[in-house]
Amino acid sequence: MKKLPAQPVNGLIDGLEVLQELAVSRSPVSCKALSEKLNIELTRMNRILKTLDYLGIAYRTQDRKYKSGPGIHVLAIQSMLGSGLFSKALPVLESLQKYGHVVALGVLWKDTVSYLYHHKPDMSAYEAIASLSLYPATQSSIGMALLSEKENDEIKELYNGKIIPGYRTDYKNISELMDEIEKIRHQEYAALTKKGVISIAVKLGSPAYAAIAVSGKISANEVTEYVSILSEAAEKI
Amino acid sequence: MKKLPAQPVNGLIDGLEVLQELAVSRSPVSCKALSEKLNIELTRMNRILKTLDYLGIAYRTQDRKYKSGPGIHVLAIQSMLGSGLFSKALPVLESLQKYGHVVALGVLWKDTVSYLYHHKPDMSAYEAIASLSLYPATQSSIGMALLSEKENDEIKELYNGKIIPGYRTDYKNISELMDEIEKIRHQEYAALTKKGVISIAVKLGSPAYAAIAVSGKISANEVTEYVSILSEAAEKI
DNA sequence: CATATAAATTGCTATAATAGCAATATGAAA
DNA sequence: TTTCATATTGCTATTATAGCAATTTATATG
Repeated sequence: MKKLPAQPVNGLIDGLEVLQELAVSRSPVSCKALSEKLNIELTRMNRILKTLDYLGIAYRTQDRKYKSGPGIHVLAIQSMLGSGLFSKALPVLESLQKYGHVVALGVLWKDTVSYLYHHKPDMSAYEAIASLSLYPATQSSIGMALLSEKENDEIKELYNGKIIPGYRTDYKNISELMDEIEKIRHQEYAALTKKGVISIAVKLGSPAYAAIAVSGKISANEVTEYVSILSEAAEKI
Repeated sequence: MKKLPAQPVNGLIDGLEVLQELAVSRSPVSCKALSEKLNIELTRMNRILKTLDYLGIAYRTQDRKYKSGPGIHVLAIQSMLGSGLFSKALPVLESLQKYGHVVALGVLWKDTVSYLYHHKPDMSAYEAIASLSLYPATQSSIGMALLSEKENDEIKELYNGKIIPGYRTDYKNISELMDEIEKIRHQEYAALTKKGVISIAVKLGSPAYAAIAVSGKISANEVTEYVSILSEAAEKI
């Protein structure tokens, strides 16, 4: 369980929250709107935004609204280059396409999976990468594989009092989820079935920082085979 | 010229500097090493790192070193989804490949260009995207096109007392650069020639937030034609 | 062009956060 | 187990900042 330092850097916490809000906004947002949405007092919001603008991480438009700036793209690129995850994984993921199923790579973020790559059969390479998206973790084999790496307490806290997508909606939802997590830990891969489509995921790295998956009309007795294929692929990344 | 607010958020400024340093590091870095490299007092560095780790933006390894965490990828994806730049631009850039030259899209960051896309002929789609990189702005047509959008004072300050890649190395380097900038402003496109290769770039948006370029063995009398092609492409993004 | 209005931004100061030193805790190596 | 290096905390004097009110900025309207 991650803990804050004795003296957290509060400006950084709030600033990154604002930055994330800018990142998900489809159009520029005003200082006032952000202040209300994030429940941060107006003056403080103004200071955060102008600081981000000064750094080039945000961009202040002519009509005094803010959107994400070039700095965030640079940071994104630098992080991908630095981690080497993308460049190492792409050729390996490409080689998995020959099985004719969906191929994906993703990371876990809170209760969502963030797909860095999601390729459907007959999709162009650009589309696979440009189809960057977020998805509920509990409805994704990648999400479930990565959730299984967390401490039970962490998982319970993450979903406490919330609706868990794909799970029962009463008070027993968490124990239902934990049963599935235990199963995944035992198997060392995650498999999800939905409408005749099976999705299988294995983790990358130890401790895992991402996961890769194959999904499609896979028969039950092919699962073990694909687990093996994915595990080999994971070794190469 | 961007100005800081009356009360800058200093924790945010320092925290993002640390984050960028993590992003460019190829391997996990210790608190002490970062403290020395960025000249931030050790205690403060520890607090920034643990705050970033808590947020999931950084990741603390078993041996107490830090690297970028899943949150940064998510932020990257969200910013690209939010801006729509990548998904809108990819099909257009793909259509430019038929001319058989290098096709690129980039943003300006300080004195570098950050390529979001850089496709050489006969390169696979994955390689074009996975070849994310940074390059000196003054040696890139994209960089020069975007620099020309800045105020003269800003450009002069950016390069004051520095070696300007591709320009003379004496005190007249800035005036040489400014002459080129004036020319680009007048033409409304940037063209650079190096070893028989011409690179042409036009800006995206107004004010410009990115630029696209074509480069290769282009004859001087084809330049106008490619400027026109690029400008049309820019209109579609 | 002048006026009104809404939003952004600053100045001020009481309050809260934090810088950094020294002490303590943690983890790896011998 | 001990040693050593690094990470982290507790403490408090110092500095930053929260937020209110005043001021500035920008846009719309007449």
